[in-house]
Amino acid sequence: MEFFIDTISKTIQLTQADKEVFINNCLVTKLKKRQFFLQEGNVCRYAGFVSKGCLKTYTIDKNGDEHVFQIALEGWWISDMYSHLTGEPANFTIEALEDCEIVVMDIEAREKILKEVPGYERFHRILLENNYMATQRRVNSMLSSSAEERYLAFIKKYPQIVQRVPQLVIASYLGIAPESLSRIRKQLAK
Amino acid sequence: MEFFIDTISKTIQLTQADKEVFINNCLVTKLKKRQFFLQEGNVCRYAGFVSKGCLKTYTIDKNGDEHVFQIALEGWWISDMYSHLTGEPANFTIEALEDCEIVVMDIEAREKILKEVPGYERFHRILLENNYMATQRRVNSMLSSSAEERYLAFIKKYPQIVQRVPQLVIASYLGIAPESLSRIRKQLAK
DNA sequence: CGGGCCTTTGACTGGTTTCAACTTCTGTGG
DNA sequence: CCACAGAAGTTGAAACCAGTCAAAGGCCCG
Repeated sequence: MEFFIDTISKTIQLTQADKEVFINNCLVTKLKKRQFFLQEGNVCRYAGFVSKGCLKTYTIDKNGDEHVFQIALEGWWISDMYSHLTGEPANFTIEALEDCEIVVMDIEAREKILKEVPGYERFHRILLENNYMATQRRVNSMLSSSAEERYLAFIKKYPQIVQRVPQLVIASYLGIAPESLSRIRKQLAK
Repeated sequence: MEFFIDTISKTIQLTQADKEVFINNCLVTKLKKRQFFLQEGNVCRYAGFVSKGCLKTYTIDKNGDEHVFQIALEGWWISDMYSHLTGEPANFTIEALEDCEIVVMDIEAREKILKEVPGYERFHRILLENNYMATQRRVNSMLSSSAEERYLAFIKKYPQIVQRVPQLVIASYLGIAPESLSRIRKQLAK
């Protein structure tokens, strides 16, 4: 919880009273490896802040194959935004890759926080902007770079992830078959 | 300008006074086909609302090839968000595909509007959320669908664009070589 | 030690790209 | 109104990048 509040106060100023608003409205939940934060088809009632551990957000296509949309380490936020905003069933599944601690916030909690912590609206907007721009960059790299180039850019941008997460998850995130990623790495080793 | 204000008032309520705030702070510019709204390397000082015409937003890679990030018809917004927010040079180029009319808003204008029109912050957030979710879906379709499936989804979602925009622009948007798209269409015609 | 999951490797396949030539379409100026 | 240039679309052949399938080996954890 301290890490959660510290992270927010890196972007906006928080008084002691503000901090208590968070503490009174957010819960900490724990997930074991392979447990789900959200499953496709359920409504995403919570937005979560990863305070410990690591998760993947993915969809499952008609062939039953997984496609990783996000890999979230400490400090990242997780949710199915569409489902969370509309109340419709989620398309994403969010699953723990390690044992995790997640700070969760339901919709009422967020409304309360928005009302009681003046700067939070701004925090929220900045977070959204940053996520959007990162996703723009990702589309761009998928349009303009080869599998190898995307992998190189990935390990440069997220070296911590490479250490912790199975290759097949990274391969899926990059839109590459795991066997292909293995070959790319072999090639690069030279 | 009416179309601009009408569009905004579909999402948030606007009083007559609100409308005048927009009129007093936004300008209308015209672009002829092939002219630029923004060029890579310049700072994106304006956000634009397309009130007439059609534009493409793209990057140019190290081989000089174009990669279309967005195709914007009437009612869409255009800008290089990163450049606009940070003041850094833009990565995107935005070019008119037809003669256009664009309602432009610089940063001071937006600040003023945010201050004077209470609901605008909300409008802005909703716009951002929708764009972000659309981009999420696009990443997903690139991860999970073949070229043909992506094209089919595209014509279903944006039939108006298919009518108006050269195939090679659509091909680039989908991450397909123009020759391949031509063959896919031939195949589908049967 | 056994089992599950992950990674690697090989052989084969296939969807897309690339390159080049040709056709069609469109807009402009003589 | 026709001619022409430039842009866009089509088609074929060859090359290739990456995916698929299958099998084997490595590694961690219970």
